[in-house]
Amino acid sequence: MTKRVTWQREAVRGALSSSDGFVSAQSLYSALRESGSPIGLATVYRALSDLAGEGEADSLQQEGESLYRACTPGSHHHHLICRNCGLTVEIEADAVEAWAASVAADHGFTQPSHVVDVFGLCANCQSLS
Amino acid sequence: MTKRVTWQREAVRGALSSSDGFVSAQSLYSALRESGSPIGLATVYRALSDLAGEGEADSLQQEGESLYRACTPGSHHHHLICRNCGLTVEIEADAVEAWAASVAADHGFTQPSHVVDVFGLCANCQSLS
DNA sequence: CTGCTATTGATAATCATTCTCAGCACTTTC
DNA sequence: GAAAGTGCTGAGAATGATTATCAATAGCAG
Ligand SMILES: [Zn+2]
Ligand SMILES: [Zn+2]
Ligand SMILES: [Zn+2]
Ligand SMILES: [Zn+2]
Repeated sequence: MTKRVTWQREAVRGALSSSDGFVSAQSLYSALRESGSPIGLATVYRALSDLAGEGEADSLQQEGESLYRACTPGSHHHHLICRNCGLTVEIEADAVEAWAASVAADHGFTQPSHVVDVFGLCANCQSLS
Repeated sequence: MTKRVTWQREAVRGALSSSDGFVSAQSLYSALRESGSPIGLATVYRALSDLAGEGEADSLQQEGESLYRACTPGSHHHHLICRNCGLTVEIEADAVEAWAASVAADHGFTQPSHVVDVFGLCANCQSLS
């Protein structure tokens, strides 16, 4: 059951880190391939899923596909995402955390979790329109 | 370009309304079929997409599929959803609306929108465990 | 009723994601 | 170092949801 360190996983981790915003498994795969890496698609999916499971990456679903991003490990936070270029800013929101927890409790729900994402057009993308 | 009223669309609207929580297009199709309706799958998808576009239904993505729910028309609100049975409660959150708008503005993002959903286990599902 | 055209639905086509499984690559054991 | 054990990889098949096709059907205006 020992976990092994392979260049494939490191390649995915590296490619993820070098991106400003959220990326899809497919586009990450294409990018790696175009940069000369012979990595396989299934491996990219596995690596991303592992990273997300270990808390080294955050993910969100958009238009039927999962997007991933290398995020500050171990910290719960949310994202402000540019709808156009994907540029992402991590945001803290203690008030929202508390609100989510209390709303669940008020209605008798336990084991609360939440999805909170803010989208918009970043300054750069606005100037291009 | 006139919109026509067909029994198919009404059937989908009705089936949606009779559900407590969010449902997938596939399960709605199955339910309709089992209740004797000869409706087609593509039509269910089209009807749901139309309802969502007209603001008569809300939708959210979960585990790679779109879920729909008949919601209070014209009102912006969020949802508290039971992870187990899908039971859904509509919730207002003016504070969160304001927070989302200001967070976007603070970082120079325009045309803000947001996704805010709270999940948990409803009282009924807790007692079954 | 008649004609126009939006709508329908069986089926094929897409697309992202997962599965299969044989071959490969580290590790550990002699 | 060679052999054995086992996690990892990847090409391609399989899956599952959603969308596109397109000929037949059925609202609806006149
Ligand atoms: Zn941008
Ligand atoms: Zn949070
Ligand atoms: Zn429940
Ligand atoms: Zn809101």
